[in-house]
Amino acid sequence: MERKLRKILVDALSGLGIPADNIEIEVPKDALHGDFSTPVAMILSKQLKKSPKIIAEDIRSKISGSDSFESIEIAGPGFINFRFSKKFIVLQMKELISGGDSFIAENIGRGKRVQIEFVSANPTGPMHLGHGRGAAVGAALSNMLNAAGYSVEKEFYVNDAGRQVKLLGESVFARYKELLGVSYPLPEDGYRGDYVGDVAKELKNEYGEQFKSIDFDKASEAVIDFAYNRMLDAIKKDLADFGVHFDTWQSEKELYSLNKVQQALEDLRGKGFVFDNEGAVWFKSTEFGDDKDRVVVKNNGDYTYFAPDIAYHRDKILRGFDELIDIWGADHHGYVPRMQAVIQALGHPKDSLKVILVQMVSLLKAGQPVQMSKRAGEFITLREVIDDIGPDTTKFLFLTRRSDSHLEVDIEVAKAQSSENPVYYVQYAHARINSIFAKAKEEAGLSAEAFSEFDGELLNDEELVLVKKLLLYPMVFKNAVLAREPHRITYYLQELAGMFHPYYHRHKVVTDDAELTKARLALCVAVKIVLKHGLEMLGVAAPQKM
RNA sequence: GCGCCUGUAGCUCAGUUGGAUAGAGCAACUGCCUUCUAAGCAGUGGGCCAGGGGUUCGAAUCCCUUCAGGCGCGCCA
Repeated sequence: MERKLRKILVDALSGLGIPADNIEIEVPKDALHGDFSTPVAMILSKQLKKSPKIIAEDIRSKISGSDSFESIEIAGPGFINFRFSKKFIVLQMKELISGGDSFIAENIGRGKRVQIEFVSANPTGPMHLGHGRGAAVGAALSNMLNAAGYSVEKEFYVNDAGRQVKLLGESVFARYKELLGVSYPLPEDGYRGDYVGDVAKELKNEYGEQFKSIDFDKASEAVIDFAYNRMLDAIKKDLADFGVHFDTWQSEKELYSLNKVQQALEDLRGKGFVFDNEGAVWFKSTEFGDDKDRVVVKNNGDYTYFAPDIAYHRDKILRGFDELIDIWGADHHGYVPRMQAVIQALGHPKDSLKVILVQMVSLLKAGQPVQMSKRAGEFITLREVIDDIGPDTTKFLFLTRRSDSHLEVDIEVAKAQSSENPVYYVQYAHARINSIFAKAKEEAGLSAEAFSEFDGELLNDEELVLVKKLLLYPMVFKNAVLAREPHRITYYLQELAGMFHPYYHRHKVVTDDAELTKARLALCVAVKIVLKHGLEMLGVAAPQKM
C-alpha cells in the first residue's frame, strides 16, 4: 500500500519537474487525517520558495483522477492526506492473499551478503539470559534479512583460545584431582559453578587416573580441550532447544593455527596502521576516531585479546561479506570505536560493520528481583528459563523491547498462561483463525486455502480498517529490516491481534450467508498470513491449536 | 575526570528516524461464557515526555546545559 503511494507521489513530483528522492510517508496517528499522509509539500516549500499549500495543490492536481483514492485532502500547515478507495484496498487485499510472503517482503537486500555474528558465549559455563536475548535478536534479525532478500550467514565465534578456557580447564582439573583424593588448589579467578564438578566427573570417566600425579601444565592441552568442548556441547544443545541455529562456528584457536592473527597485523603494518612503541606493538585506532591507540602485542610478546578480534574481522571481510553485524552485550560498547577503526583501516566504510548492543536482562520473581552472584557461580541460566516458560515465550519477551534498553522479565508472569502474557495473545489469534477455518469446513464446506474469489464489497467499514492494518505490514516489516529492529514486528503483531480479537467477538465469520462467509474467511486468511509471517520472523511458533 | 546509553501514565515500555490533539500492555474499578476457543471481549480513570535554554513552519525526537541512574575508559579477557 505504501509502495503504491510512493510510486504515485514520485511520478507526480517528476511530472512537476521536481526531483524526488526519499519522500516521507507516514501513517497519521489520527484516522481523521486519512490512511497516509505526507509532509512533502512543507519540506519542499523552502527549496521551491512557494507556500506549502500551493505545492500541495499542484501535487494533488497531478494525482486526482486515480481511482485508488477516495479522497486527497490538504490540511493543517500543508499535509497531504490520502484516503484509499475501497476498491483499491480490496485489490491490495487480494494481492496479499495470492502473493503471501512475496507480497509482504520487498527485495531490499538484492542478494547483499550479510554475516551476523551473535551469542559467541565463552565456552566456560552455561549461557545466561543476556546470551539468550542476543540469540533471540540475532536469530530474528537473520530471519528478517533473509526474508528481505539478503543472503545471510549466522556465525558463532568460539573463544577457545586464551585465558578463560585455560582457567576453566584448570578449575576442572582441580575438581578432578579432588575426586581422586588429591588436594589441588582452585585457581585464583577459577570457575566455581556446580557444572565444573560435573565436567570433572566426565573427565575422570574419560581419562581415569591418567592425570592423577601430574601437574596441570603437563596435561593442560588435553584437559582444556576436553573441558571447553563439553561446555560448547552444552551451549549447542541449549541453543538447539531454544530454536536458534548457526551456519558456522568459527574457532579463535584456528585463527592462530592458520597464522591469521599474524597476517592481519602484518597487513595493517603494511598499510601503516600498526607500529612499535615502548616494546609493544600498537594499532593506530586514533586515525579513525578512537580515543587512544591500542596495544595488540604486549612487550612480553603475548597478543592482547584485541589481536585475534582484528584477525577475525579481517577474515570475515576477506570471506566477501558486504556487511557485518556483531551483536554484543552492552557492557562492551567501549569496543565499538576500535573495531570500526579496524574495519576502516582495512579499507572499508565504517558502517559496513554494524554493532548491535544488547542490554542486560534482569530477572524478577513475582515482582522481586532475583539476585545473581556470578562470583559464587549462582545465576539463573537460559536453560532454566527455557525449561520453565518455554522457548517461544522466552524469545517473544526478549523481542518486545528495543535491544539497547534494559529488560525486566518476571518469571511468574511469564509462566502465567494469562492475558498478562503477550505471547499467547498473538498466538491465540492465529490459533483462533484456525478454529474458524475448521468450523467453515465442517459447516459450510468451505476450505479457506482453496478459494480466492470473494466479493470485497461485502466487507464493512470495521473490516476495512483491519485490512488496512494488514496492508501496513509490508512497510512495518521493511522499516524493521532497515533499522535492524525486530521489536517493531513484535509490537505490530500485538496491535494486529488487538484488532482481530475484538472483531472476532463482534462478528461471526461462518454464517448462513455464503457470500459474506467467503468474504470474511478471506479476511481471516489475510490476517493469518501476516500473523504467521511475523511470528516466523521472531522465531516463535504459530500454533494451529492452543 | 572523559566517553557511551537511559530518563515518556502507579509499573514495564512503544512512539513510524523532525509531523497534526501523546500510545500500548499490566496493575485498579465495572460488566460479558447456551456462541467459530473467556489464553478472549466491552467500559472507566491515569501525563510538566527528568529540569532549563536553543534550532524551525513544527521537537518526546536534533543541539547546548543541569540533574538522576547504568555501563565503559588496562601492555585484563
